[in-house]
Amino acid sequence: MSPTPREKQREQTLIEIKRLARLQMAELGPSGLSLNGIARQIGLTTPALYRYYAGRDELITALIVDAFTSLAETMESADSGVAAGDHAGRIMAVVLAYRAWAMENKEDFTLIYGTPISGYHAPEELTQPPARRGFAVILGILLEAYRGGKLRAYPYPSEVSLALPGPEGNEPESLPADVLYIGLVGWTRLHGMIVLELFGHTQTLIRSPEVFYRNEMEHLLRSVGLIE
Amino acid sequence: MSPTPREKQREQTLIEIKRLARLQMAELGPSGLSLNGIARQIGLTTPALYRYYAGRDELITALIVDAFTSLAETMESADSGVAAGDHAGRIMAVVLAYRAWAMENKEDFTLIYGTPISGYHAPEELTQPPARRGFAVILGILLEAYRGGKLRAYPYPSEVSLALPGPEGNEPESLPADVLYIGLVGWTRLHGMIVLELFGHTQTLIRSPEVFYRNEMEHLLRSVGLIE
DNA sequence: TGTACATCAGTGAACGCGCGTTCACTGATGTAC
DNA sequence: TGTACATCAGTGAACGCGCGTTCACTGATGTAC
Repeated sequence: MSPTPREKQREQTLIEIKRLARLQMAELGPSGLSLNGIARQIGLTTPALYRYYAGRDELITALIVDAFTSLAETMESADSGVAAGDHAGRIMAVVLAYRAWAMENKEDFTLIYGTPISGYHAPEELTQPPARRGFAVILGILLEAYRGGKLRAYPYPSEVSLALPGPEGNEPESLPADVLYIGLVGWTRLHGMIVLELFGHTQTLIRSPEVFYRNEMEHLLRSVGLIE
Repeated sequence: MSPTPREKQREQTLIEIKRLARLQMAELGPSGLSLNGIARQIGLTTPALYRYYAGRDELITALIVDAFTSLAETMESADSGVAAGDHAGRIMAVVLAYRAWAMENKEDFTLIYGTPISGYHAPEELTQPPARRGFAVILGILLEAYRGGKLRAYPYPSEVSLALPGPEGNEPESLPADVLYIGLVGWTRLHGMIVLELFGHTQTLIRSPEVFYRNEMEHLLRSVGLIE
């Protein structure tokens, strides 16, 4: 049952392929990802990669899953570093970790949240769960605050129709709409700041993007009663 | 001084090239833009396009300038349709037009705000002015409200360092930091919602994105005293 | 108004490069007896 | 422990396709006299 040398080697090559794929994305962007390029760098012929992935699309899927997972783990780890009762502190830690991850893993962030790669369609059953996992961290904290009566409702009209994710996802089961709404508001806000910064649209306007980001997030926490 | 037939023809071909380029982007994404593809569709050989653009990059730049200009004009026209004194109404009209433009011109929006095209670097002296022009619409309205004493300051720490664009841009001269800050907050918020929606990340969660969007924008206007 | 010359849109061939995927194969590693 | 066979990572050649850019050229349109 212990892994044979061949199995170990295979495992290592799989990791090496993804490592070089990420490296290539960093240089040429996600659309610059090519099997030929990876093979060249790894010192194999291109057809050899077909022993590891059925094709380019399967490799992209693997990279996307890895990226979402890495982001989610970063968020979870940031959350676990703050006292459980300090909801505002936990959320701040998580969203700051989110931003830091995006800045440090530009390619990965671009891969999952940038322009979709044309000709590639992600298989949702594989990418959805790790994608939701990160969001679930924030929803989980909000839910705890909500149950403790510490979350002030954010106003929204009854016409807003949200899809409440069932317990089959990573989200806590039976999520109140108020909690999901606040989660979505926070997510769209942080996403806007990060994307504009990452793609260079605000660099001439905002000289201290992290302070700006932090203030926006604190503002939101204040408006739902988690600060002050 | 009147245009010769040849000049008219040239003008039409220039327009036709950009039209087909946009069509191609709609199908294959911005990275799928190719001179060969355009030439094929227009019924010319590829080298013929060099009579019109010095190369692929110059064409991309032209498309980017067109996109920013089209967005700015849409915003300006939305603004002019509301009574000048109704600052909240004007801003709502402008941001709703912004979102509608993004949804109706997905390719153009992706081109200017999506993942930067690898290997291409936009000449800022050409793209910056039309990019700022749209933002200036919102800043202009905010400035009027500010001068009329109707804009409540949005709280932010003194450490935030904003670059106040000088009068050489399209921005109104000597913009108060409070106005710019609110403008930036609004921009990052609307951008987050639009990007997430456009790239399909919220479609399973938010079933009525426009209502959500409108509510977020109204919430902001309320928090700076322009509504209620 | 008619002719001579200049302009310039567009061609066709070529260059050198990239890509993903298939296929029959070699040869080393692993397994069963 | 040694041999016979099965597995499977990796090769090399080929297929058919894409791309941007250059160059010498043709032939129609426009201009000067």
